Amino acid sequence: MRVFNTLSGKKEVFSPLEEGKVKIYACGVTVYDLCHIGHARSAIVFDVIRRYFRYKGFDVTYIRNFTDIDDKIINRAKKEGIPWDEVARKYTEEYYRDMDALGVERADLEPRATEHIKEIIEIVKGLIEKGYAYVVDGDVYFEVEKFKDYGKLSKRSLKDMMAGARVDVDERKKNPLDFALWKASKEGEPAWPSPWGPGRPGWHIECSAMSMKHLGETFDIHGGGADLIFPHHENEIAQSEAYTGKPFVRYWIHNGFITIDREKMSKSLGNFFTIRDILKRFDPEVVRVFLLSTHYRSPIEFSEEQLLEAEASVDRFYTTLQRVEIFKSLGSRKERRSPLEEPLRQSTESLRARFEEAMDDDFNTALALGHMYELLREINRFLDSKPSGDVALSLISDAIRALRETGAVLNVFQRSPKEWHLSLLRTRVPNMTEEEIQKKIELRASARKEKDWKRADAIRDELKEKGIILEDTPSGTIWRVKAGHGR
RNA sequence: GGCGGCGUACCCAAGCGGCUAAGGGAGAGGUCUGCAAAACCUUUAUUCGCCGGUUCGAAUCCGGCCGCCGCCUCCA
Repeated sequence: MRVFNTLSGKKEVFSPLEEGKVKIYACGVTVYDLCHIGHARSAIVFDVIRRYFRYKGFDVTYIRNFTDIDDKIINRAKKEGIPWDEVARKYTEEYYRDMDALGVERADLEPRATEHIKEIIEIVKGLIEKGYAYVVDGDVYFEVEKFKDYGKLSKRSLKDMMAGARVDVDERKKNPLDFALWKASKEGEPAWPSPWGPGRPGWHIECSAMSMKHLGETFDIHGGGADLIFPHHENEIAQSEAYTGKPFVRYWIHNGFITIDREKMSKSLGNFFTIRDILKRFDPEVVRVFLLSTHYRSPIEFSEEQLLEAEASVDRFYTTLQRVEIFKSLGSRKERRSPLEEPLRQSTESLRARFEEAMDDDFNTALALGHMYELLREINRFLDSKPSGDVALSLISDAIRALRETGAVLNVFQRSPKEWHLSLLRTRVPNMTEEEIQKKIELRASARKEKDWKRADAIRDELKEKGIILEDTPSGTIWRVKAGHGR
């Protein structure tokens, strides 16, 4: 496996610290508001990375934290007039609601900053003792100039950063880039006792404390959005390595941003879409496929158009699956061999290898999906050649199994066509039930029996108006919800 | 200003020195069908922002230019 390591700036062969095991820490979210699609991207990217390591047979420990104490949470609490911990609790719940819907698996451990105050204080104490940190009025700062390698992740020297520094000049700090390990609390703010007076942890220290506690002083992979490279991850390295004297993380993985009109989606620009809103209009699987259709390090332009394309892709899978189900329901019949057996057999057999080759190369999910669509076409071609019998049945079953297994790594293509179409029906055509559609289909069937094409077509057109497509197949008429651009 | 990235067909997108430049969407034509839909087939890049260079050979490596974006402050 090759993984792009932000630290070295290139793809490296991945070899874990401990044979057969991978320890991953991904930065989660600060729970002060609903998550937007950018948060979804990060969560899904690392969800897939974790699933892929597991697929490859690694024993994976995956940790994703919650920042549950921070200025933004305190501000939000003031705004909403509720206690700060209530804000954290509420948005943690909302986070789970969104991520569960998107098929993001829970991490093995989901630690919270406030549960690790003891460990944080321990590290801060150690850093002061070792001369890397200093106390000012109850605050504790990390002294960046004491750490020789400061800037090695973001590839900047202290001098470079000073030149373009836009940081607030705080006269109490020895260097404007010194960052807070511990912040003294103001009156009425949440506070924990510490050797430096009541206060709360700085933002960066929690990740060092939690990752090292649960994964050890050196672990394999640490990740998050590319905007965390500086200062967050740079600071984590500084404080962790200064404290332990050991390398902190072996591979740093960062995902790219989501853009709107080619600009980074962010809270401050106000150009963001919440996961909640998107899921009102698109199936979660569509969002996953949309996000995985581009390499994780590239920017993705978010648009309705793009989601519709992803929807068409997902629909293509389930439409084919539906064909397969119909084929199977016709039962085992007279053996009729197809000249396309061999191409299908080969595509099926090579899918796993091609999938792994793509994923082994820095988690190329876009290429992996491309291979899956190729097999999908092979299945359709085979079905078009009108085969029947046991050989055909087993070839098709093998092909579908291969798609299901590789799909499981991306956590897509795991439902039945019926579930997919019912899900679309609920969100797209809420005023129509499956029973009503079935009734129309029966009406049309009797019209067709009498060769009353006009009446039959009128019924079909009526449903089409509402976004429901009827298809006449060998085993009767089936319905689908119009997906993609045509919808 | 410093550092980093990107520019591949109508749109999205893979491609990391050499097989016909994946795949999806959209459009056009065809096969199938009562008609459709779906599916399949054909078609839309002799060419990868532009200009040079290295090489037997470059979308892929190097240099310059143009355009876009990100980080340097909280941010996934």
